Amino acid sequence: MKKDMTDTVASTEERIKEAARKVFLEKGFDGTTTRDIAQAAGINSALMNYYFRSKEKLFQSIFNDLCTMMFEGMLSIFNQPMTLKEKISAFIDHEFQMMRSNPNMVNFITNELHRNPERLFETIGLAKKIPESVFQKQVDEAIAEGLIVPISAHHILTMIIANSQFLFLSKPLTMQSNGMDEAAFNEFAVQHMAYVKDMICTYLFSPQKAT
Amino acid sequence: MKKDMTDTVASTEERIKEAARKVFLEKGFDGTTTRDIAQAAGINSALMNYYFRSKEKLFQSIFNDLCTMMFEGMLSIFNQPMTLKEKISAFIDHEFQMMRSNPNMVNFITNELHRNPERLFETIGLAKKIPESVFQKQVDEAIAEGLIVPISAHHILTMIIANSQFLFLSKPLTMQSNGMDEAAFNEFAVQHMAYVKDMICTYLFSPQKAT
DNA sequence: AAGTGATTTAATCACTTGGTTAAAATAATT
DNA sequence: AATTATTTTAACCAAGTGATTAAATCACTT
Repeated sequence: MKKDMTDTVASTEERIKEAARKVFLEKGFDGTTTRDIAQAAGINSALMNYYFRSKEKLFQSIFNDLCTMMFEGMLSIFNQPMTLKEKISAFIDHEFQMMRSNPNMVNFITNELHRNPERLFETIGLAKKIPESVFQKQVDEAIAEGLIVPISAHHILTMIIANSQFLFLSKPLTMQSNGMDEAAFNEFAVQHMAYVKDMICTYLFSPQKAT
Repeated sequence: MKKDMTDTVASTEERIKEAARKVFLEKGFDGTTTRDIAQAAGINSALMNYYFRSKEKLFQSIFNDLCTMMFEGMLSIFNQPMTLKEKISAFIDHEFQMMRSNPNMVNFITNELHRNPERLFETIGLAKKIPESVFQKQVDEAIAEGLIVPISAHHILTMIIANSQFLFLSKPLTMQSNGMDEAAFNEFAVQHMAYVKDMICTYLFSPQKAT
């Protein structure tokens, strides 16, 4: 039987997974050794193979969780009952918060996906639901009504994600080349996201461009 | 003495470096073994350590080259005699071309910098020249003249780079979740960069916002 | 208290890693 | 041709890699 799950101490399996997520997010798959994970979890290195059959399996499990979290976060916003403008604004805020509480997630996913694109296989279904969301329909309607510039939802999405996520991807470079500390970067980030939101909304809803 | 450098066959040192760049860009530092590089260069693995003292040294040499190329590319645009609007447009085009001819450079730099920020040490000087470029002055002037929205050059830069570079960073994800092939992605990218250029210019030079 | 199956451990395996060495092959200089 | 310097190689090393094993320990039932 499993240990008591209601205890303050999480189950061993969960403890391993948490430790592994932390290490993988920091060092990536190639940079992580099974002994790193074992040490971080405070367990014997053989235990990792007892619960998850291999480093690869453990990694995939964590990778899937992160992708699922990311995609579901997006979908939950896209399917909420809001006006298009509210939704875009909410989405930018959501992305910003997401990146703040998980600063190296994007770099992790991007890089691992670059190294091995097949890793998306198990969560690709979720990703494909995004184009079918209510958001897509709202964009098409708004274009038809002449409310916004004619542009596909895919391009809008890419713009929003690019501006929110890249800000955190380039965090190490920005901080170093501008001599920023955490606080300074944070201030810059908050300011930047305000500009981004303003820019995207201004552009999409500009009356002179929309027919 | 070195072998004949004017030969059609590059010097061994150069051949190693080329092969190493290719492998490093694809697999990253951690994912690359010295034997990978040796095989790609068609040499014995000991030869790598003969020319470059270690994997780390070889890597750093390549990493510095790439960073230098990137920063100098930016600087050359920023210091050209152009109007601000022309410059922004040219910069976006430049970034786009850069990413097209070197699709995984950004992911590489971003990721390696995340793993080990000190890697920027040798080229940080170049990066710091960007805020001192003519571009910065032009932005400040344009704001003073009420030509553009009051915004720092740093934010403008981040916007441009984010939108161009992230497009290619997310290439694997975009292609997979939308079932695109190379041609389809290319078409999407061209279209997207047109939108981005339009959006950024529209926003910055919007008359109703600029005082 | 003994038995049962799930959990955890130390020890170890086969293999890969980055790096070294000493000697052989090649080129340059005398 | 003899000598010296440079380039290349095969063989090897110590450390680290992911994974397995068999024995020990634990929680629980009887």
